[in-house]
Amino acid sequence: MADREAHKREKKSHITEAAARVFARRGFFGTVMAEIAAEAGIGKGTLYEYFDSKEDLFFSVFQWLVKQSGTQAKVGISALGGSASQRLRALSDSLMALWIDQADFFSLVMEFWSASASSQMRERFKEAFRDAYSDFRRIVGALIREGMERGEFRADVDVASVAASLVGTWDALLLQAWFDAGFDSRTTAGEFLNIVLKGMTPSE
Amino acid sequence: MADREAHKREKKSHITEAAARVFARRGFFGTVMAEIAAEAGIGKGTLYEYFDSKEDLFFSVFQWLVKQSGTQAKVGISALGGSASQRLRALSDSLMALWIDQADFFSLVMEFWSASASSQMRERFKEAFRDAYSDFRRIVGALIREGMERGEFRADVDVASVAASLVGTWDALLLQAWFDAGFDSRTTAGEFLNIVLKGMTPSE
Amino acid sequence: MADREAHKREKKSHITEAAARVFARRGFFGTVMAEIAAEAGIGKGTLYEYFDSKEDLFFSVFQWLVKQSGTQAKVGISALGGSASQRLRALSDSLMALWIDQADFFSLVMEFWSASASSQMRERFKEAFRDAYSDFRRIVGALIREGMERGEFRADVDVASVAASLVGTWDALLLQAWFDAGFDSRTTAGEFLNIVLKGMTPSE
Amino acid sequence: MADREAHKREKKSHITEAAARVFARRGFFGTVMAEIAAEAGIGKGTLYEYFDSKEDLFFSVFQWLVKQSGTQAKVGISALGGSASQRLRALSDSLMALWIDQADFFSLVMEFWSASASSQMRERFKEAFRDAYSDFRRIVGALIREGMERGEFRADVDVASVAASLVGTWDALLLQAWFDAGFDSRTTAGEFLNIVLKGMTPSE
DNA sequence: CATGAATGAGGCTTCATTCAT
DNA sequence: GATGAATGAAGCCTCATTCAT
Repeated sequence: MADREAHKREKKSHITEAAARVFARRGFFGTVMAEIAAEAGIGKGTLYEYFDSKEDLFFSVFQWLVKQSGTQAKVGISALGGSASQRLRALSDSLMALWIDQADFFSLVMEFWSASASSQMRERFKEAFRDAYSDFRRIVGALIREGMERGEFRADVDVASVAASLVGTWDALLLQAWFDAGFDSRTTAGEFLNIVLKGMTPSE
Repeated sequence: MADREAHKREKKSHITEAAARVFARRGFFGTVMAEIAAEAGIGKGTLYEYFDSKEDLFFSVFQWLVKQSGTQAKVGISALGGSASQRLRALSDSLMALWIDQADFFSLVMEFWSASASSQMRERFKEAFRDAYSDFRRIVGALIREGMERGEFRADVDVASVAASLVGTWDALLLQAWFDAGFDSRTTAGEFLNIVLKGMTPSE
Repeated sequence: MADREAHKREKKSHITEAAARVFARRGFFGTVMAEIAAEAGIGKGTLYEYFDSKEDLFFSVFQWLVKQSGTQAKVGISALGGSASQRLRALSDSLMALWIDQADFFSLVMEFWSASASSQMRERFKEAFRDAYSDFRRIVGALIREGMERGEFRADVDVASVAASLVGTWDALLLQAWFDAGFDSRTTAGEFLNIVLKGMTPSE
Repeated sequence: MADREAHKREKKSHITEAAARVFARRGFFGTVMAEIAAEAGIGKGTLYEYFDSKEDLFFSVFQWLVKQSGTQAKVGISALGGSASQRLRALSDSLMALWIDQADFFSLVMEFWSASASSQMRERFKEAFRDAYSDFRRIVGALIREGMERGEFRADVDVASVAASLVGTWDALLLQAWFDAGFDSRTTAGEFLNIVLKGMTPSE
């Protein structure tokens, strides 16, 4: 019966990943449940054994993506020791590289933004996004604070503002890359981060 | 007959603005044509005298918003003379203030992002976004370059990167404010801009 | 615009009658909206211009049948002057004749009973039935009371009980006839009514 | 192996009674097989070991209720010796009392009526109802005939008509009570029966 | 024997769009 | 030009039934 449970969980995430692919290429409203079922290799009705509704499944995809991203962010940071600056650079680089790699899934993010803007799912998504961003800002904020404590950064830096802005910049550079295939978000982020780091460096 | 034309254009923009309000509160898929007609105070069939389809109307709203924003950005810059730094600060401030004011329309932006991510309208929107961002980056880039020429900023600053990043940061801070009513995007943007400006200042 | 209204009402009752025929032969759950539309000679979607839902339409059929029956009952009574006994006999006869004639619609009655027994529509139907029966008992009761006042019937007759029972008997004989094609509900009702009338006659 | 058989029969009736409760509260179409299984404390698939289909099970519930009612009617009659009148009164009373007691199951009767009116099961149910009513009329008829033979009732009474009508009256009074919680079907039936009995009494 | 996971046919309903007035 | 009644394609979801374990 522990088996039962494990098997169920496994199948749920199998379906979630199939759904992620379909939602990514068609958007929430463009997606038809039948296509998800086909993508997952199961019957249409089976979807409803695992999820209550299309929205439920969509939210599950959202959670899956948030979790993925969170994990990746942590990996990006911890991979490299060293100064706070170095680690911020590593984080920036790995995030950009990662998302450029799986650019297909970035369209999911836009779908989620949109879901948080209208429709019934609104509150559910807004709250989840609020939490996710809050987490991410905290992580970046901790990194900056660490740098302050080490004397890498000036003491009067407004940590929260910088954290929020950096997080935002990464988001938004990926967005610009989404619109423009020629846009190099990785380099852009790197160059910009240099400026920001310089801006936080203690004078002399 | 010039009258004819003018009248038609006027009515088109009347409908577009009505549609903007409805799309903003319901999202693209949540919106039904009947509600737009009601909001515009006309008959359902009349919509099709002015627009070919729902998507067409949606795109018209998009163009309307882009135009508005562009105008506002220009106003924000030109309003204040002075140093490049001051003007960047003024731009940042006026943009944030403006969008916070009309937060309702920010949901439209998210809808447009989503439209560019999936659906048939995809290419149309992507292209338009590409152009809009490109324009905006050019404006900000020009401002920075001006600062470089005046010696306000270091000569080795990568203009394109900073321009793209700043534009992105503004976007993304508004996004975070959308999720979190308590988030102060204006102050955050201001604080962050200080760091960035400091980072661009010639050493010594 | 009065025209508009009248036209709409007319079409609504056209649909209602088409629906009555379909519900009568298929039952509520056996009926498919598409068949009603076809029977009414309109498109499937048009049904929803006039009725909110399948249940709504079903209830409309119910009201239509109740109204019909009420009208017919009144006709049955008023057609013949004469003694209370004669008028009760006339009522009995005309009711039985009528319903035997349109036996198809008796299945509708059963559907309505069933609707009042379960499902969401339950309360709506129960209340309507309560009222309809109450009305009908009142009519029959008035007839009996008239007979008492004229001295045709004994003064100690429990009017309410007899009225309710007669109404019920008619119902139930039609029911038995529904099950058994050979069952002659009209004659049965007549014979039985004789007994009842005799039972109400003053001794001596 | 006789054991086998007995065990199977027992389980069948266990399921039938569980189904009766569920059908009574949800109606035929409102009932889902899963709920019956849950009510019976068995697995969904197991239902199909004992019944071919939902309709089959529904019919089994019908037969169970008919049998129950028949048994109860017989008990009602035989319980009391005495005159035919007394025994008719006893029957009336016990029937009303019984059904008022288990008013929940009256909704089943309405479901069965409805089933006989439409759907595929139609013929099956119609026939069974025909037989059940026929039986019941026979029982009541025999009682009346007995009264005639004893000289309690007039010789020219149309036995079949009275029997059918009385049976019908009981049905229909319960029906009215179903719609109207304040309706006292027992007293009503008693009062009415008095009239009928008086109507059948030999003059002088 | 018992089970419950899997299935897919099928129905209600929505809504963009058309077109006769 | 303006209108809104009419339409039918299309999709989410339910649930009786099956069948491998």
